[in-house]
This record gives sequence, structure tokens and C-alpha cells, in this order.
Amino acid sequence: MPISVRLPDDSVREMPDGATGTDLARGISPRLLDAAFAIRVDGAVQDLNSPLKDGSKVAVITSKDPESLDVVRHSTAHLLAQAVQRLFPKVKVGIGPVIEDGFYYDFLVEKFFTPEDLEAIEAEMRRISEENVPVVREELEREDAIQRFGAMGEPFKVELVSELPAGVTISGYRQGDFYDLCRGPHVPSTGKLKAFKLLHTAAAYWRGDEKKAQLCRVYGTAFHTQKELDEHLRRLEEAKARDHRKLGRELGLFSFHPEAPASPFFHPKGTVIYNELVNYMRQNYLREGYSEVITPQALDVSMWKTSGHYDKYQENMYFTEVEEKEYALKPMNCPTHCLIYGTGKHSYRDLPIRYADFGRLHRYERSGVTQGLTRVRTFCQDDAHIYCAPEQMKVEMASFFAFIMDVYHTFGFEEIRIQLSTRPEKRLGTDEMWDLAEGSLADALKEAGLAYTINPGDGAFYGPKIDFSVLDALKRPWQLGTLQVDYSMPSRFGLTYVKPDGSEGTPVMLHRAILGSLERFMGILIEHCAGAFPVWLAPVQAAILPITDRVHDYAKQIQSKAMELGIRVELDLRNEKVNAKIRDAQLLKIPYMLVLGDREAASGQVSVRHRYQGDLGAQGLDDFFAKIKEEIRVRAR
RNA sequence: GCCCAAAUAGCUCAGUGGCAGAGCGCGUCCUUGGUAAGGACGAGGUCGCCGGUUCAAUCCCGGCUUUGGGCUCCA
Repeated sequence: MPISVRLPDDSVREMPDGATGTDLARGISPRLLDAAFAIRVDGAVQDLNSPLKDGSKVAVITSKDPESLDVVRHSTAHLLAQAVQRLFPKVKVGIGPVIEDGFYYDFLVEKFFTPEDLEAIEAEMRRISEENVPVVREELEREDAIQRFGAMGEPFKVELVSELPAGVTISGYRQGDFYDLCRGPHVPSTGKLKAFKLLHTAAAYWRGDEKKAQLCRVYGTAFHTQKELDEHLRRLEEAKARDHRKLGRELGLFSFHPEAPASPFFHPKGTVIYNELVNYMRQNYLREGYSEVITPQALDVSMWKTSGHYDKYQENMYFTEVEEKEYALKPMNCPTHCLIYGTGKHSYRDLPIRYADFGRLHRYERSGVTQGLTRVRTFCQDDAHIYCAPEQMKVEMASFFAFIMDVYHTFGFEEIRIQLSTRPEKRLGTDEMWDLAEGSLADALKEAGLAYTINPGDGAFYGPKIDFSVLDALKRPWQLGTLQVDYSMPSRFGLTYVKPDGSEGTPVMLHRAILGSLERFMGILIEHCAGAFPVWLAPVQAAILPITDRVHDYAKQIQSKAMELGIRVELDLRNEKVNAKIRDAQLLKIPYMLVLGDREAASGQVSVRHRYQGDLGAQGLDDFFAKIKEEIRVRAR
């Protein structure tokens, strides 16, 4: 009985019964067979060698289809495992999934792999690729699989098989001397795997559980062509060159010291950036109707018991004792704002009340998880809490969305991702409250014309939330802003407002931040702009570079004029040639260089060089100052 | 917290069981220059901290500290 399948161009092809994707591809053209990695059958990706079913829609997947890359990477992970088992027969295999930008495979090893081991493994992988070993799928019964992997001495695989849900098809893949439990699909033979590279090793726990065995994870990546692989490796290099920890040191922005682990020390230049960020937010707050408050650093634990932090957040808090009273450093500002709100009676006419706070926060992070500026133990948020009546939520949310998008655009973040997290299983409050809160968030997003995805059940126990992520210049996502609805804390603190009818209501509290942690934001910004800050943020906005010491006095005049105008300049009086001074200013990514020689001193001008555009020629001093002032005022990117 | 790795001049890094090294940076001098590195000389170090082995430790061993890569994107 012949079967027929439908191709993507809607043509129908007749095949003999038992024909596979390989037969189909070969039938269409030998070149297609050569280019084929897998097939898509009724939407699901399958092995090229899987038998075709009558009446199905089939497409041959080549390197042009995005799915093919995952297949290649997954198969390369198997190639890695095969190479490891050839070189290190005692090693037990864990899992080897595809991840963003590559794959990894976990191994239980006697001795952690060294970089030299990785080289040897990679060489072995190339050998297997050249051998062009066929990759063959088998389906098996659970008991057979357990027995088989047990006989192979692979305890992790046995564990996985036993825990697979009933009813799923269990499959294994054989390639030469290697056999692995795997859902597939895979490339038809190892010769299809050509452009791959092992990157590094790291420890990982079996199934991410620190009580379970520690495995040696090998990370790698694979592409269709060497060219794409090289491009990817180049991007990794680029990311390394932009690393904010490296740039922070080179540009003199901040340092870290063992005296306060994971806590940045901002140097004068880093402090300029930090303060500019705060100034910028303050300016926005004026327009948006926020009032800034200042609240204490160390607070009695009784308050943290009221707020719930003592119960739910204690492990991340720092405690101290004075006069037999226990205090905690604040990890969040919200409870202190509730105390301020509670000092007076509030009418519905007073709402919304928006308290902003640039207070320093301390959170204990486990020693292994801190990282540069992006994960620290002390930081400051552009934090604010909005107290409003439930019916005001939607309007507040809408204006917040406009606000946050405006801020992100100022920094040159064009692509923004929004996630709405809805009610979790364990939660406070009535369903009506949740309906209102989630509905308000969703409506406000829709009315603002913002696309978003939903994270069902991922909201906080006290209310739903929205997270905002930006993509930086290297297209890496970073979560920055957040908007959380909180029904719980206002009532815990007994906060009320008087409604129009004279009865008392409990306000809703919105927690919100735009930049998130200023420390983390600065780290992201450094990497986003590779240390070349827009003029308004640049620690040094212009370098004054005299060519000869005959013009030092003129240079000093320009310096004082700039200081009067509030422009940050640096005067380079070193006994160096102008080329050297320009080079050094360029390396510090200073936006403007003012080159001064006898000509400029005589005419009262400055020769302007821009860090990207190069020599802009001579300009009148006032012209230059007017232009740079304007650039700063509008916060040009 | 756990695993692996690193820690040597301000920075980047080399090196050795027996006097501590380079490049850049810094200082002084010569040079006074026109849009990405002029030249000479010089200063600068408890080789992260504590202990052990040794005639001798920056180097070998142990502990600690900090930093870095990671610790489910589930066959």
C-alpha cells in the first residue's frame, strides 16, 4: 500500500509504505538529502530516518530552518558524550540538553576535566565526526530501558527512565559505540556535525539539587558553518571586552575590596554617573508627581515582623543588636514608607500618594552568587511606592508605562520585553481583588499598546506583577523595571483612607522601579555602551589638550569657563605630544577633545575633536559650549 | 553554601625550592609638537593572609580571604 504525504508547497507525493524522510528527501533531490537535518511532520520535528505516515504534512528541515540548529546542537552534545566515554570509560553521563547559544553535557567524573582534557575531547569529537557514524533511533519499553542502562552502569539514566511519566514513548539513540537515552530528534549521522567548539567546564549538581551528586558540566556550542561559529566566538570576545568589571577598572569608575565583599566602592568618576542617574530620576519625579522621602537604615525587627520580611526574607537580611534591641538593615524601603503613610489621616482626595526613596539597601547574598555590579550586597534602587484607591490603579499603571518607556528610550534601549505574572496557588486576598488587579494591569498594557507575555502563577503571594526587560547592544536581555500590586502590606500596617461616603478603605500599594538597582543598571549601561557614555553621563565630558605649554594659560581659562558652566572637563597638562594626549582621551572614551595651539589661542577658538567623528575643525568657544550644553540638556544619546 | 580555577609592581601578565621580571602606567630630564603612542633615566614588591614541610618557600602541603566560571534553559 503506497502512502502519500503533503509537502509545504501543497504538492502531494506518493511513497512506498515504510518510506522515511531520507527517502523523501532523496526522491526530491540528492542535494536536498545532503542538506537535510531532520523532517517536520505535522509540526513536530522528527529524525530524517523516521518512517512517514500516510496523509501527514511533511517538510524537510535544512540549515535554513531555525529548528535545525537545535538538532545540530543536541547531536553535538551526544558527540561530546561519545568522545568523553571513549577517552574516559569510567565516566557516567548525566543530561545533555540544548541551551541558548549552544549545549552542555553533565558527567560524573573522578577528576574534573582540565582545559587540556577539553582539547583532547574536542579532537576526539572531530574524529567521530569524520568517521561519519550513523545515528539510529530505537524505541524501547521502560523495563528494557532500565535494564539496559543498568547494565551499562549508567545510574542517572536509570533514574531518568524510571521517572518518565507513564505513556510516553521511551527512545534511545545509538551512534557506533555510544548509546544514550534521548527524546531526539538527531542528525542522521555524525558527519553532519562540523562547526563546534567546547567552551568551558563548570560544576553542576545532578538535577540542580545541591544535596545530590556534583557533576562536571561541559559547555559547548555548535553552528551550521565555521563562519557562523567564528562570528559567535567573536561576539563572546566582544562581550568580554565590554565586561563592566574590566571597564570599571580601566575607566576608574569603581573598585571592590575584601573589607566589604560584593559591595562596590564608587570612585569620583563612577559617582558622577551614579549621581547623574539619580538626578535624572529626580527630574522625572517632579514631572510625574512623586515626593521623595528619606528613611532609616537600621530598623527594629518588630517592624520587619509587621511587614512579613522577618518571616519570609530573614535569610537575606543583616541583623545587629544595640541596647538589647534587635535591628535589621533594610533590604527594601516599603515598610518605612508605610510608617510615613500611617502618620496622618488620608482622604481619597489625597491619593495617589507616591513616595520615592533612593535609600541604600542591604541584602545578604550567598557568597557564590555575587557578581560585579550586577549582583551585590548593598545597592540603591530608584524605588517608589504608590498608595492609591483600587479604582485608581489603572490610571497609575498607564502613566507608569509611559514613564518607564520614556526612560528606557533615553538610554537607547529600543527593544523592551514585558511579562505579566498572574496569581500563584498560594496567595492572599479574594479572587475579586486578583481579578481587579490582573485586569487593571492587562488593560493598562493593552491601552498603552504594549505587547506582553503572561507568566501564569508567577506573581507574588500579595499581588500580580509586571517585569520589564531590555535588550542591550549585544541583544542580551536584562530585567530592569517592575510594577507590583500589593494588597497585603497596607493592611498589615493598618493603613487607611477616608472614602467619599465617609467610610474607611484600605489603599492598594504599588511597588515600582524603573532602573531597578542603580548599581546593576550602571553595570548594564557600561556594557551597553562599551564604556562610551552619552555626554550627559560621561564622567569627563571634554578633555582640554594643549599642544604646547605656550597655551597653558589659555587652556586654564577654558577650563574655568567650563567649570562655571557646569561642564565636566579635564585639563591634560602633561609633557606629551598631542597625538599621545588624543590617544589617551580616546581610550577613556571622552566624548569631546579640545585641541589648543597657538592658532586657537590667537583667535580665541577651540579645535574640536569628537570621539567618533574625529576632527570637527575650529569653533568659537561659546559656540562649542552652547552645543555641548544643549546636548547635555536633552540627554542626547 | 557547594565544585573548579585564579591571586606576583597601579594595570596586563611572565617566572623560579636559593639576588623578583617584562610591557603599559607613574616620576624626573631632554624635547614644544597640529588630531590614536617622541626619547633617555628613575622610582615602585612582606609574590593575598595564617600555619606546616625544608638548611632555605613567592614556588611544595594545609587552612582562610577575595575574585572569576558555574550550580535544570530538565532524557
